[in-house]
Amino acid sequence: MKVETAKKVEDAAAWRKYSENVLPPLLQAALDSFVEHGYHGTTIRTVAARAKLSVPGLYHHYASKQALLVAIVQFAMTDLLVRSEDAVAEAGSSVEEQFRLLIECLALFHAHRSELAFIAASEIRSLEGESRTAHIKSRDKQQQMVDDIINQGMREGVFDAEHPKDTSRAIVTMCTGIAQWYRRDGELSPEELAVRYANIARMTLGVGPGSRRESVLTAPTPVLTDARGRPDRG
Amino acid sequence: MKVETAKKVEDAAAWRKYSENVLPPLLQAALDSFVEHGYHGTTIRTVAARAKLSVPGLYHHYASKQALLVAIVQFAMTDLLVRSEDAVAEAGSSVEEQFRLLIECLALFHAHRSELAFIAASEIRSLEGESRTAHIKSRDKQQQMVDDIINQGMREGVFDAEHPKDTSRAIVTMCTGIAQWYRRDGELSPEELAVRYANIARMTLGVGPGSRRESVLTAPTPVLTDARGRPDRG
DNA sequence: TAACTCCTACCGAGCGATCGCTCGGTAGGA
DNA sequence: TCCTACCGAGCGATCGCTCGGTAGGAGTTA
Repeated sequence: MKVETAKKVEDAAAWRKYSENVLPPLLQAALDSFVEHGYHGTTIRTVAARAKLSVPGLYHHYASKQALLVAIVQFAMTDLLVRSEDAVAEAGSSVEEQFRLLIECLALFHAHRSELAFIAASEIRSLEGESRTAHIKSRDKQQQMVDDIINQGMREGVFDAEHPKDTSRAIVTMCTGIAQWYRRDGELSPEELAVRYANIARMTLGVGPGSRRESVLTAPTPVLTDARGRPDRG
Repeated sequence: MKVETAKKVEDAAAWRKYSENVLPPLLQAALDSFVEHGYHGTTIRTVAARAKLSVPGLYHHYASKQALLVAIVQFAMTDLLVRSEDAVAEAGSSVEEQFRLLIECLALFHAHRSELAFIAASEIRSLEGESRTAHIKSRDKQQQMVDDIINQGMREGVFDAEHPKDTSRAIVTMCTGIAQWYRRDGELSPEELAVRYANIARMTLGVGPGSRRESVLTAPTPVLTDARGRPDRG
């Protein structure tokens, strides 16, 4: 019972924790190359060299260049969806809180995992066959989560928007857009940015930054963790 | 004098007018290919075939594949900047109106010229040398225009934002993001979308959709024009 | 314990296809 | 005689990918 409670508390905050080097070295090399030159602009030789492997050495691990992209994109979409569901679950039954945490989660992901999110968004057209279909489905599901919460908030009279569907898209777009410009060496930490974006998003729904502005995220909670998931600062 | 006034009135609304087929056929073929497969995913043979030209025929008009991209991107950034300046100029001295028209202009451009805007944003990394530098400079200038108006509005007490800089970036991102998802066959016309986005943007600055919601854009002003710049409907 | 058989984890060399681009033309109007 | 507007053929480079290996560790047998 005691253990279960502890576990539950830990799990509840799992969506906020981002460890570094989550990708195997070879996928990380591919990701870095894709970010720099795009999928078609990247050669298999570049990726292999970056991973300190020969070309056949690379093909021992992945069947094709396409397989590298698929693995990266699938990792990204699964990670985001799991985190999003955790965030909404943590919020309980309050739509306002569900919305706030979901937007924080979205912003947090696109700042912490900006390279991953950038490729997942920009290289959809380079995905072949059903990988592309599956990816688009995930994107739509992500958008739908925000739509649903906003619609629920509208019904409850908590939110006020002239065009909820457009507002929802605008909010999701501004969050996913973070991946395009966010730099780790910039002024804002992902956590600070996420709180600000959640507040901006709330404004579009007629809810001021108002109550509970001091989110748990701004408290001294350790957020960055090492490869084993343990805090490495804070 | 009379002529000059008429010209001035016409010019003042020029930023709202979008004619089709603004690009020479060859550049349009290149743009369509870049949108479908990306710059590196596009072969010069594909572009040539699309333009009903042989490969040497293509090279008669443009020196290289890179030159095609540069021409497209330069056209896009010049068009947007000129329109933005016209929009702000039309607004007169009211920051609130300057902001509203600038956001409408931004949204309008990214909906009407979504392919152009999409490539200009996503293929920056494929630009070589000073073309890339020049393009980034233009992007920054565009962002700066919004920053400046928001800052002015803050000083005048018209706008209220906790973090004006972040709000500004969020607004610009959500507008440029239109190019990623907008479809001409969707539910909203570019003009309807632009009005909605301007209102959403105003909300983030603590200004309700409020006054003057019926913008000139929703009035029966003809907006689409033919290749010669004349209205073709309305 | 030495020899043998697997297995994983690679690599040097290179294949066929395709890439961006060019050479040396032609056709037709001024 | 130019010039513009093209094109068939093809060059050298590079692409994604593969062939036929080797190195070394684990497990099995004599």
